[in-house]
Amino acid sequence: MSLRLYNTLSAEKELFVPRVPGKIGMYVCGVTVYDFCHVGHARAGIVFDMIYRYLRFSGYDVTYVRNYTDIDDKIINRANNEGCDYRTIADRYIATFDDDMDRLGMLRPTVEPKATDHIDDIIEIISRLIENGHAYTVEGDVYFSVETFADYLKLSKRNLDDMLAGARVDLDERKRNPMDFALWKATKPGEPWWESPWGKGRPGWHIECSAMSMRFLGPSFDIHGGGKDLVFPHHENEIAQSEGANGCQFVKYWLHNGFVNINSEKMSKSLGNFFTIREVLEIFDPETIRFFVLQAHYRSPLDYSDQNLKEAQAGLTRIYEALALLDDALSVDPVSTDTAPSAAELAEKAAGLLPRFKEAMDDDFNTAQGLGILFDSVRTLNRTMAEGAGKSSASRPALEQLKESCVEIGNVLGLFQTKSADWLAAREAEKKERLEIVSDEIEKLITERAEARKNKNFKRSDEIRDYLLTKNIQIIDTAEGTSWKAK
RNA sequence: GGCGACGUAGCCAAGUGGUAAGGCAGAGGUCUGCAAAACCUUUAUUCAGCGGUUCAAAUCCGCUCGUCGCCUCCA
Repeated sequence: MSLRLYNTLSAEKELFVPRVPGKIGMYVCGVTVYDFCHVGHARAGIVFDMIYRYLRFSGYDVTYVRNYTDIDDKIINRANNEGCDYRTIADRYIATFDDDMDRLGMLRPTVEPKATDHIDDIIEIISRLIENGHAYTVEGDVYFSVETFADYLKLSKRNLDDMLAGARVDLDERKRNPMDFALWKATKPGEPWWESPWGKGRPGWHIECSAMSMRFLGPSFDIHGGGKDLVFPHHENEIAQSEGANGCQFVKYWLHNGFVNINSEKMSKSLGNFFTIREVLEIFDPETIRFFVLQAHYRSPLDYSDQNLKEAQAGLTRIYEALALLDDALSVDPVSTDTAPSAAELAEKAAGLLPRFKEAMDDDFNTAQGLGILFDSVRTLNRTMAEGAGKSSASRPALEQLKESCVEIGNVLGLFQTKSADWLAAREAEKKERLEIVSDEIEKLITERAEARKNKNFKRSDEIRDYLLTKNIQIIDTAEGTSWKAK
């Protein structure tokens, strides 16, 4: 089985064949750094981090480029509002972006270029576009002439006439076609600027990605990714610029992730219905957020809600509990040679886990199915453990294989990066922080209950248990004694 | 108005021609003094609706209804 992925350009799943065997160039649109990132940005980051990890796991040598767009109208506006330099704003939000991504457990891309470090590259591409007739200058601005590029709109599959009929574009008399877009903008008072052959100005949106991808990956490369909302105009325009300048295919495979929704509506800055990554990290741990994102296919919409995050945490906890069971069993020597009734099934699940996971991932990165397969193994593991497999030398090879496979899967998904016992303890500690009862009192009541149970005073012991339950304390009786945990 | 996507159990969610994964929640059972956890069993004759193609459709085609997205900055 080899990797197949959905290519926005062809609108179908295609067999993935890299341009150079064994090597992959991948460019993903980062963010415009003018504010904190929200959960929608987190999804895009997590999805492409997962893709990056899986491609590497599959044996490819991947060059992963993700840019910062650090010059743009919004950054300038914000700087003006705060009375500071655009650089101050850009640097501040580059730092918060990095921090958010690190906390979410993202691997750093191979290169993270900034648009303003590539002004020369941008100018060079624009010059070429003017030379070969794809662009024209007007009063210090430079526009791309969409009518000169026959393939324009091939990615978003529209046509110019329909787009114009909708007519929400600004009518600028200086443009040859209303759909022409800016490659270079002449400077206005109070704006940062760079020298160019067309006078002082700054790059338009879109051109920086053509410049940076070309610089680090060449004129033609394998994978370009981003959110669905970038298909038009951003990626469409990148194609026009890059193919117009280089005369060769820009990108072989276009990948686009679906949105995060709130009540079925797209989470977005303009609607104001967003939660920032740091807000959500106050409530949920990073892996819960990753798990939540990866439980859906990357192209599907994903509804964000407190309830859905809680369910994700419950699901992830189930896996971590199984991993803890596995860790405990493997940390001590086996004491029997008995074969558990389900031992054969466990061996089969252990051997099949990784191949089945790969098969799911090879089908357009189907992490939802991959996690389903993992849960399937978890159920079998729990059963055999309940049958005593953990103590038996007969089950060791299967348990070890299962453990190794889980580690590999975790490395691909960016999950299970914490020792199972520590992760569970951390969740437990979070719950305890929310309790309205001090542990001294709990301990006192547990002691009293133990006394009552010894005297067969079950009425009193049940009273204590039920009282603690109203305080979200769950009593757990074991052969070793009584413990408790927060619900 | 143009273009496009989606609609699978109480909720979330896989499944693109061969007879409905998985998670959460729920019910019954094993265990327990009673509980909890874990395990076992169970929860969609059915995939928005209606027609059509086919030996066979959640999967393909058409229509209807509903939701959302892009067309303006947006992951």
